Amino acid sequence: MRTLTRKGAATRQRILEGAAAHIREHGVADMTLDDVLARTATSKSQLFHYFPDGREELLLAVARFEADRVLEDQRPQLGDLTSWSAWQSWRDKVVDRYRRQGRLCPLNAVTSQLGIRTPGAQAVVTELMHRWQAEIATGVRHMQDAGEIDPALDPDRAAAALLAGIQGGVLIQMSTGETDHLEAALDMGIAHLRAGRPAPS
Amino acid sequence: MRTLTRKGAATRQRILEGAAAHIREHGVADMTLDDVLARTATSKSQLFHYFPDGREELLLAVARFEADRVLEDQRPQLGDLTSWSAWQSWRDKVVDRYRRQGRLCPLNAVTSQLGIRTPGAQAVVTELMHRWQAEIATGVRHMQDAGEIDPALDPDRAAAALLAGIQGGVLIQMSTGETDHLEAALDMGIAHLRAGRPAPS
DNA sequence: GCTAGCATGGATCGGCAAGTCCAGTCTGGA
DNA sequence: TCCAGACTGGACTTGCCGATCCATGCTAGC
Repeated sequence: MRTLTRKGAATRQRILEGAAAHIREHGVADMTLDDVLARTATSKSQLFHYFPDGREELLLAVARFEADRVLEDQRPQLGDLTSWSAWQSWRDKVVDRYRRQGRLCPLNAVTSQLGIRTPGAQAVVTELMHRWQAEIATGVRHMQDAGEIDPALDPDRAAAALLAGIQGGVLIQMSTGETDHLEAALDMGIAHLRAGRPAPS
Repeated sequence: MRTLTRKGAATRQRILEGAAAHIREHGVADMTLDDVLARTATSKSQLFHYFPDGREELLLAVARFEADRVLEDQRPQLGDLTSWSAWQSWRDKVVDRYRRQGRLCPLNAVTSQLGIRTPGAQAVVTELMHRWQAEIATGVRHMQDAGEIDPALDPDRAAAALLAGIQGGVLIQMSTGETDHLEAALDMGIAHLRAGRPAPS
C-alpha cells in the first residue's frame, strides 16, 4: 500500500464511503464486511488490501471521514461568527444539519463501538471537539473585541459549555428524534453570551 | 417465568448485575454471554430461562437497571432544588457521579449497541430524559415562585437546555476523560438561571 | 413426604462473519 | 514490449458465540 494507483485510490475511497453510508443507514453493529463489499462491488481481498487491519481499521477510517464532515458542514458560518446574525445563522445551520441526519449519529456509533480498546477512535473525537471548541471560542473573542460580549467572560469555557449543549442536544435527539433540546441548548447558550454584554455606549 | 422463587429471583438479579458490571468495565461490544456466566457462576440454561430472548433482552434489562441508577444517584438533591445552594450541591453531585464513573457510560454503550432496531432501548432513554428534565423544571419553578428566577423564563425549555449540557458534557468526557465540559455546561446553565432574576425587592 | 413445576448443568448445534490464500489480471514505468 | 508489483475474485478456514435441549436437582405448597 505504499503506492496507490489512481484506480487503487478510487477503490479504497469507494469502500470507505460505502462503509460510511451503510453505517449511516443501518448502524455500525449491523455492518458486516460482506455488506460493504456487496454495496461497493468489491471483494474481500480488496478490502484487506487497502485496510490490512480489517474491520477495525476500516471503522477508524470511517470515524475520521465523518469527523471531517462535521465541521465542514458548518462552513462557512462556523468560521465567521462576527455578528449576532452570523451566530443565529450558524445556529440554524447546526440544527438543520442534525435534523437532516436523523436519529443516527455515525460518529457516536462508530466510536462507541470501537470503545476503550482503540485509543485511536477517542483521539479522533477528542481532536474534533478541540477544533470545534476553538472555532467557537474564536467567535466569542471576536464579539468581545466588538464590545458585544462581556470581556470578563472566559471564551474557552463559554465555548466548552456551548459545545456540550450541542453534543447533548444531538445525543438526546438520537433517542427522541426531536431537535428540541438541541435548539434549547443553542438558544440558551447564545442568549447567555448576549445577556452579559456591556451596555451599548 | 410466571412465578419466581426467591432463589430464582436472586439468580436473575445476579445475572443482571453481573452483565451490568461487565459492561461498565469492558463495554458492551466485548460482552459475551459466557463472560456473564463465568462472572456470576451461572449456566447458559439459567440465562435463557430468565431472559428468554437472550442477549437482547438482557441488554435491555441492563439499560433499565442503569437508567434507574442515574436519577437515584442524584438524590436527594435533584428532588429538592429549592435554593441556590441546593442547586450548587446538586451540580457537585452530578459532576462527582460522572467523574467516578469514568470514561464508560453504560447506558450510552448499551443503547447505541441495541440501536435503531430495538425501540425498547430508545424508550428507556427517552423516558429517563423526560423524568430528568421534569425534575429540573420543577426546581426552576420553585425558584421562580421564590422570586429568584425571572418568571418569564420557560422552565421546561431551560431544563431542556441544562439537560442537554449535562448529556453533552458526559459524552465529551467519554473521549477526553475530563469533566471540564460537564462543569462548564452546568455552571453556565445555572448562571443563566440566576442572571435573569428580578432585582431583590 | 409427594409431586408439579421451577431451577440448574453442561454438552452440543448451527450459523455467521472475520480473516487468509492463491491464482489470475491490469498498470505503468523503463 | 516487458515485467514488477499493484489490483482483483472468490473459495476456504477458523473460531466464536448465541441459542437449543434434555437430564437431573430443588422448592414449596398440600
